[in-house]
Order: sequence, then C-alpha cells, then structure tokens
Amino acid sequence: MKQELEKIYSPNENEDKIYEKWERSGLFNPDNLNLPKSAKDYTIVLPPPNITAKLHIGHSAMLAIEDLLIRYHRMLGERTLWLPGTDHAAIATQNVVEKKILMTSGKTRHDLGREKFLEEVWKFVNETQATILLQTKKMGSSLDWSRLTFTLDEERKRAVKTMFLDMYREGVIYRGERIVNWCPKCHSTLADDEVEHREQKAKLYTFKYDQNFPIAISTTRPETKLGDVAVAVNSKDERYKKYIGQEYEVDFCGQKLKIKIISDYNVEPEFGTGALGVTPAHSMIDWQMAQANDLPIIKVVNEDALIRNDFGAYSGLKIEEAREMIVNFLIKENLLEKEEEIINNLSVCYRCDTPIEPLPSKQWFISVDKKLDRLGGKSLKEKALEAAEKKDIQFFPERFSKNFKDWMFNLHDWCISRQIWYGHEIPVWYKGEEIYVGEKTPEGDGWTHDQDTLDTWFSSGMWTFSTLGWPDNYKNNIKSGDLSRFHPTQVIETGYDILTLWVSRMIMMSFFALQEIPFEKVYLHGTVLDKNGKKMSKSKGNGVDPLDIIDKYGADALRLSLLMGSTPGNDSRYNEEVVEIKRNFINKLWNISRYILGSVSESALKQDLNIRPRAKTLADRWILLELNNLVAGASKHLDDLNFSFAADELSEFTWSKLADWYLEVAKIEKDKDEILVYLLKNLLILWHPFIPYVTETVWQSISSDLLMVTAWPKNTSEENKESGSFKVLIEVVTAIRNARSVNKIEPSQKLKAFIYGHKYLDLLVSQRENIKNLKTGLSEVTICESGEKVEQAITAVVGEIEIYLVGEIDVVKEKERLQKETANLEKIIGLQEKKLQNKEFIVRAPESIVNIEKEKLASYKKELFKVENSLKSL
RNA sequence: GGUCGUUUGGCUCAGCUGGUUAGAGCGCUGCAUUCACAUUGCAGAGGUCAGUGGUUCGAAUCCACUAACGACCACCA
Repeated sequence: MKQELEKIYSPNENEDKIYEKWERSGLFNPDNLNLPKSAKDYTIVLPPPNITAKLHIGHSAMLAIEDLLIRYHRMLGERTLWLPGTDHAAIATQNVVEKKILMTSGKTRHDLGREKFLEEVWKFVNETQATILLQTKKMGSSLDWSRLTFTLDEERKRAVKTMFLDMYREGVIYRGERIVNWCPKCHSTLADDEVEHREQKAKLYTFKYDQNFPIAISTTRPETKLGDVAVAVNSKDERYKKYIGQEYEVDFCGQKLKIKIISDYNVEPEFGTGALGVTPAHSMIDWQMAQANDLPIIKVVNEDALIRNDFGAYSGLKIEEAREMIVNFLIKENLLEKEEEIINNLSVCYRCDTPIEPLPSKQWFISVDKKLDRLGGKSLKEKALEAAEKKDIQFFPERFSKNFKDWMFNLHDWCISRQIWYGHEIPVWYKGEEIYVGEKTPEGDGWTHDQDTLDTWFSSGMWTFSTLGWPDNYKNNIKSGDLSRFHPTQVIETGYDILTLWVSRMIMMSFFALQEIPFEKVYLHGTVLDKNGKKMSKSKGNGVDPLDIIDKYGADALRLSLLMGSTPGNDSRYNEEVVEIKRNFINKLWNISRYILGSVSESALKQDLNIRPRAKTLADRWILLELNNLVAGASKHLDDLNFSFAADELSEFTWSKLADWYLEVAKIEKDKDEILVYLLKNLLILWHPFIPYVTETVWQSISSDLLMVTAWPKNTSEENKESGSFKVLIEVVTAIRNARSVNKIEPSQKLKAFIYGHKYLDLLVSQRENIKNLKTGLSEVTICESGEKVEQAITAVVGEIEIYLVGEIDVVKEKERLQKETANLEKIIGLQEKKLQNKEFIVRAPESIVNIEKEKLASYKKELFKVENSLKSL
C-alpha cells in the first residue's frame, strides 16, 4: 500500500488522472452521494460563460471560488449540486461570427441570409463550447456534467417560450414604442452597451423658433427641431419661471409647431440659454420628458437617417443637408442669436462608427411596475427591492446591497427585443394589425413571425430554474424533481460588473415564475486585472490562457493564487510570480506528506480518523490544540465566505506551525506516528477544497476512498489552559536564535542558556532537551530558580544568553485594586524593557510573556476608564 | 454630472465591530545546508497607514473636507 512519492510534486502527471477518477466515481452528481434524506441541499449554478471565446483568468477565479464552496459543502455531508452550462450570448456571439465571416469572405450576414448565417454561428458555438468545457475541467471543477445545459438548447427554448407566454398573459410583457439606439447603416438597434461615445467638435446654435417666441434655445441638431413639442426649463430658473405651463403656436421653417413650456430638473440653467427644445422622437431625455408631461411625439428622421416625408421642402433630405438649410433659414429670418463651437459626445455604432440616430420603434417590454396577483399585489421591482431590504438575499460584500437597491429603484421597463438573428425567437406572429402570441404559428394564411430575438439576459435571467427542469417540474404551483430539491439555490457567485445586468434579472424572473428568491447569497468577485492594473482584453493582448498556466504550475497553484490575497468586490492583479509562490507552497505540503508517510509505521496509517490520538508531550498537546483552532477558524471563515482568511490560517498552520516546529520536535521526540498521521489526514481534508488535486493525490497513496467525499472534521473548539505554553517554548528558542544572530556568535562557540521564572519553569525544565536541539546550537541549558543566580552567571561568563520569564500577577477585579495593578504592570514592563536595552547579551524576554502582561494592562486600563466614567456620571 | 471604490514599507496586498509594538508574501541584507523540501531553513533591515481638520483617554480604523487614481451608470441638449 505504501508508495514512494517523488521528491518534487508534478501536477501534470497527476491532475488528469485524478480528475478522471473523480468523474468516474459519479460523485459530482448529488444523486450518487449516499446521503440520508435529512441531508441539506446545497446548490450553486455556474454563471454560464459566453461561448464567444475561450475562458480567461477571470473565469478561473470564478471556478476556483465556486469549486471551493462546492467541495467544502460536499465534505460537510450536504447534497451538493454545482450545475454547469454555457450562454449563447446573443449579440456578442453574432458579432464575433459576423466579423469572422467578413474577414474571411468579405460577406455580411445579409449577404448570407438568415439560415446560412445561423448555420455558421452554430458551427462556431460548437467549437468554442468544447474548448470551454475542457478548460473548466482542467481547473478541477467538480461540476455535475450529467446536468450540462446551454441557454439556447431545446429545453431552455421551451422554458423561455413558456415564460414569455406567461408574462404576456399576466400583462407583464407588452409591446410598446420607445426610443432605441438605431444604427442607420447596420439597420439595427443597438444595446446601450454597444454604443460608443466619441468626443467631437460641434456647433451649438442658439435661436428662437420665431419672432413671437419668448425664449431662445440651443441645439447642435437644428434639423430635429422640426419635431419639437415643448421647451423645458429648470423650475428654479428665475428667468423662465413665469412661462412654465404656457403654450405657444409657432411657425418654424414653415412648420406649424405647438410648443408648451415645461419644467424639468434635468435642464441645467447654465448650459446654453438654460432652455431646451424638447424633441421626443430623437433624444432619450426628451422622450422621458414627453412621457412625463404627456406630450405628443413627432418623428422627423427615418430609419435611413433621412428627413421623413411630411416636412415639405425638407422631405427626403439627408440630415446634414437639412441642417444647413435650416441654419440658413434662421440666418435669413434673423432668428439665429449665436453660433459657437463646443466639444460634445457623439454616440456612434461600435461596429461601423456611424452616428446613432435615436428613433422611436416598436419593441417588447417587461413591466417592472405592474402589480401582480401572484406576488400579493406587488410588482417585480417591489419584490426584488423587498428581498434585498429584508435580507432574504444577502450581498457579499454588503456595500453592493445599496448599489443594487439604488439601481433597482430607478429601473425602467426592460426592453427585451433585439433586432438580431442569433437568439431566442419571440413567440409572436403578425398579420396586418393583428397580433398573435402563442406556441406555434397560428392557423390560416398571411401570418409572419416576429423577426426579432430576445435579449440574452432574458434566458440567463431564468438560469436558476430553467436548468432545474422548469416548467415541467412546476405544475399547479408545486415544485417537483430537481426544482423542489435545489431551488432556491444557496449562492450565486459572479462579477460585480453584472450585478445589475444579470443578478437583478434573475431575482425578478424567479419571483415571477416561482414567487421565490433564486438564491440566498450573492457573492461578487472583482475583476482580475493584469500585472499593471489594466483590464485584460484580446485587443490589448495582455490576456492569459489558464491552460498555459496550468500546464506550467498546475491547477492547484493557479487556484490558490486566485483564492488568496483577494477580497470580495475588489479588483485584483494577476501576476505569474504569485502562482509560482503557490506552486512552491504546494510542493511544501507535498514534502510534509512525503516526510510523514515515509517515517510512520504501516499500522499508524490505517488508524481511524475519528479517534483523536493521545497527546504525550507538551508539543503534542500544542499542535493538537492548534489543529482544533484551525478547524474552527477555517470552517467559520468558509461559512462567512472569507476564503482568503481561511487559506491564510491553513498556510500559517501548515508551514509555520507544523513544518517549522512540530516536525522538528518530532525528529527529537520519537513515537509520534499516530499524531503525525492524524495531523496529515486532517490537513489534507482541510486543504482539499482549495487545492483538490495534490491533496487527493496524497490521499490516494494511503487510502482507497476518495478524499473528495471524506467528511470535514468536526468543529470541536475546546478551551485549553495550556494553549500558551508551547508558544513560550517557541519564543524561547527564537530568542536564543535571535541572540546568536544579533550578537554575531559563531556557530562553533559553545553556549549556555540560563532560564528562570515562575509559571513556565516546569515547562522549560521538561523541554530542556528540545531547547538544546531545536537548531539553537546550545550545549547546555541551565534552569535557575531565582534571578540572583542569573546575575552571577551573567557577570561571570560573556557570550552566554539569559532568557528570563516573569511570573504572572493574579487578576483581582476589585475596583480599588485596578489602579494599583496598572501601575504595577507598567513598572514591570518598563523594567523589562530597560533591562533589554541595557544588557546587550540579555537579548529578549519571550514576547508572549510580555504580551500577556500588556494585554492585561490594556484590559485594566479599559476597566479603569469604565469605572472612572461611571463615577463621573454619578 | 450621479454613485461607488482605492490610496498602508521597493512591489503585491491583509487589517472584521477604534485599543497601546500596523501584519503577510515577494524583493533586499546576513547566515546555514550531505536533513521531507534550494520549489529549503534561520535571522535582519525597511512603514509619520495620501493630506488637513474633528470626535475620543486612545484613530490606519469613525466623521468632514481636499488631492490623485479607478470602476459603473447617466449624458451634454
């Protein structure tokens, strides 16, 4: 059974083998975990990566965090499901494929036609998906592959269609007109995040509509002013206050316009004339003003960026031509007051650089404000806000809760239709003015299918339940199957940048479909930036392929480097050096294992993990207590989602306590086989969620079971009075080493240490041999009972080291004594420090002793303040 | 413009509800090494916690303001 382990751990030889073993065990699937019925369920749905490109290092961070949680909870004995999937990423994917086709053949999607184009998209999707799945597995992700889904597979299509129909029937989905970002060249709407803003010089014209109009307005786009219906001013603006509410009929460039004066807080009195001509059809903000003030909408520009037909001489003109004509008209009529150059932001299409025309257009919307019977008369927005308010959904870090609520509160209806080909079809047919919403093409001739597709967030918003068998698993408001077991899920873990885009949508969709929250906790990670703090991107070429790193250092090292030293919600920098350091740590753990496995007996390896070995020496008691504390600490940090803290404590234990001290002691004090094995096994368990491969590899050399499903140690945080005593030994030894180093004592020089004190005297007598042997270079250790002997010894021999311990003073909490005690302690500390300064060869008192006293001093002082204050208030 | 974040030794970052001596890791310096591990061990140097003011017995931590950088949202009529 016992195997020889290599001197240096090599991930490449082990990781794939181990992953295969896990996968073959079938235990990624919670149905195969042999658990009692009472076992808790624990679910995380993987945020489906876009299939637009292979995974980057940010995805690796996400996988590392989620796999950590999943493995931890699986070891806790919970029915743990981590559900994989990928996202079709409608617009993003279509764009990538479009660009690819354009590059290779020079053809646009319109040249290819809808069907041919979609074929190309699917080809692309299948390729990238394979890469993504490979990358995900390489990270060691314990995802249940039997439940793999795609946001655009057949089942999800059905779910989306059902959702659309349900929402339509309830009046949540409606068709309406709204301003969209229209690209006249691409002939499509653009999502807000696809619009780029570019600084440009523009001319700002200040003029009046006609001579009788009292207020001058400023604009950079005179041609759209043919569609003005109002002038907006700030209600606080003294100049215009008196006009608010009045209506005027004006003759502007031969067009009769009805202009109402309205007030709006968006108008800045300092800009231009402080008055804004409201053109609802061609400006976002004006549209909102028109909605708020119930104003009519006059369309001026059409889908080809030409002036529409009902504008006399201007009809059919390009916007530049119309602008020139209007400016000339204003000059001729002496209406133009000013013409100045300003710098403003122009919105352009991110693909073809064409200026965006904001245009009103018929779109499908989800109402966030409609009150719903199924939600007890509340709206989706209200329910989502309530969930955050009541902390049914908790945010990590907490500050994002405010962020979420602010954004949610200001949310407008969500436009869900997109003029692209790749995506979920909208289950709507049109015949003239008739609209049919349903599952299939209606009977009869002349029906045409809606050409648009759904916003990608519509399907990903349903992710927590569409992946668990909704709608089949939900009949008459009763959940069944996976849905009843795994929904709501426990944690959603994603980047803070899609808190609003995705997380908020999931919450609303889940409330609508199931009247419950989709998850209990939202953990938001930061962005992984490059070494210089820049965002990684393909165009900059500073991206990193996780596969390269895994190949070089192993998945464990990559995972650990991403899990440690980062704080939730804050960006972190990726630096290959860090991975290297973690690789070294993993090798350290490997060698600890190697040493222990090589030095203990065969029978010790087989001992039952549930039986805690008996401590025989002080060091044993210390390390076992430290392990206890570690289990308690690590568990708590993991429960609180403080992964970095948990890993810090584990590292500290592994390297500084176990390897540096206990293993050294174990070389002197023999007969520790049971304890060593016990420590090692526990350590492997505790580390497993972080670095699954190396821990499982070691485990496999001593056990036929999988570490992956070995029980997490029980959290027995027992109090132990002796917790400090081994620490004193450590400090004594460290002080001696220090002394040697500071006083530049040659290693060959023989040294004696004199030690005296009360409380730890016995301890140090019993540890005399250890002190000598633990790399201190001492030939003799003398324990003195009083300070006198030390004094004599010091004056007699130069080059010897005195270590002294000071006894504890009893804590008596009577108020009268507090002051006296404080003074006393201050004196003692002062004395010690003075002594340390004066006598060069008396190097240092063990810090723990001084610290114990200082802590006490602090607590005395605190008490004292309390007492004094209570006296004051009397 | 709105909201939020960051600023701590040469570098990358911790530091929860204020507690006296601000922690890691890397780097640097000195020393060690036939030892489970040079992917190692031991020790050392290095910080007025961005600035100013305030609250407090006590502030890296709380409050206000300022500065630099960054993110997100809105958007310049």
